[in-house]
Amino acid sequence: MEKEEKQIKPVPEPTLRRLPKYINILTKLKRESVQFVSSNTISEELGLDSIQVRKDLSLTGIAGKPKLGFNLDELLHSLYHTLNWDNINDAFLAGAGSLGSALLGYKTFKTYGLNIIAAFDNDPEKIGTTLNGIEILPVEKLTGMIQRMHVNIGVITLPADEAQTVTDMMIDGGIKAIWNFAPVHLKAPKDILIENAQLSQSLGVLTHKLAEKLKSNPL
Amino acid sequence: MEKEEKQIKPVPEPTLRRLPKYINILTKLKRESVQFVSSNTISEELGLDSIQVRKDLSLTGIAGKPKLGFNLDELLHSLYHTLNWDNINDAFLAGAGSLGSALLGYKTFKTYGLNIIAAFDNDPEKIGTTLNGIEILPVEKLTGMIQRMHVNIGVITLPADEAQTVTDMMIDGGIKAIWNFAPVHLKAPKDILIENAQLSQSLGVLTHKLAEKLKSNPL
DNA sequence: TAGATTGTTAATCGATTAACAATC
DNA sequence: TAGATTGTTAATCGATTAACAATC
Repeated sequence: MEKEEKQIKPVPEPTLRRLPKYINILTKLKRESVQFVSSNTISEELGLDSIQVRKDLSLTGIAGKPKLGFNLDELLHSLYHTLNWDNINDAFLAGAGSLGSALLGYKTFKTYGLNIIAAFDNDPEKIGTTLNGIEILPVEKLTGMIQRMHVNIGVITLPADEAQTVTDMMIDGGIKAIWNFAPVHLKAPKDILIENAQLSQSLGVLTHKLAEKLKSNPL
Repeated sequence: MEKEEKQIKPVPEPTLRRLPKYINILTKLKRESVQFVSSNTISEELGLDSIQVRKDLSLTGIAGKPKLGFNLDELLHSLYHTLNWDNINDAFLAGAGSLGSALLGYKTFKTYGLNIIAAFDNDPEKIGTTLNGIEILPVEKLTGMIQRMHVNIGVITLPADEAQTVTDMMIDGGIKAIWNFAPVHLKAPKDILIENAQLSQSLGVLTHKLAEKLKSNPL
């Protein structure tokens, strides 16, 4: 076991979900021209444990300086790199409804490594129009274009009953990863990466906890 | 320790996040007039472990029948009840941008126990208009209306730099829970429930895993 | 040097998974 | 009855937290 070869530990998913929070707060501190930041400062801002912050940060491969903390620029770079947000991944979006359109309007996605280069829909009214400079194309072209353009990420903002069909089309085209907003479980081969972003999951946690809270403390 | 008093175990958060998935698949089965369903059927449909499904379901307080499985209607009811989706919680939304507008258009939220009854914005162009029958009011009215109408849930779909101010206004009015889509950590007293629904968290998991995947298996 | 902060190793906690008894 | 499925108790696994040594 040589010291030389940097031991790469997998980054646990809970940690991955916290990294964007670190980026948020560090970006704010950067605007205030802060140069070094301690795990304690971060943990206080985010209501986390400072040990956890240190553990999370160490998983991105950065080293801090005792007594000083972490160099802000280095740290941000390390976080961006771990999330692969220092690369830009091209993506296709399927379903130009209201949520889809909202996502097409998000210019900040490029900061998050995501570049939606075209959208697909089957509504003739929408096809041919553009949103935020992104053209809306007929769904029939989806498979072929993924193939030709080697697009890796598909974003699904379709109604439940259309999501699986379009998923299959994406997979046929050779998509590698799907970001799914449709309220269904998508079936796909194991080697296709599926990340669900259903609002219902988060909402369920909220409504359940609220009910518990009101039960123990009515009014 | 009497057998009588139903022992109420807290429902772990990972379980809560799976419950909506069960509802999805069970609702589909109900449309197909299925009456009983086994934990195995559910686990196969969702790519989960059947033991986990049984454990999750038992936490909602339902009992299945050996050899038969779970009564579909009872099970759905039990799931809805655990999430408190058999009640309707009134909510105010702040920030009628594209994401906010998309949420205002979601009629299905009522199935998820959420009823957005008014929206707030500070854009004079938007104030006074309605979206999906929901009126957009000036932000100044937010605190007072939460107070008067005893609204428990606030939905925040504002830009990062406005989110904390409006959060404070909601808390002043007596809000109990906040569903936060803004890419910031909201500061609030411990007794205020905050559930974050930031897209960046989910996207970060996707982009990180995709990078790992491409590293080990380029093209 | 003393003190603050990092970073690692160990302990704890909680969720998942396994084993198996209970029941229709 | 035999077989399938539930449901509980125990084992495992992984993430969080604690303890403490290392270092500037």
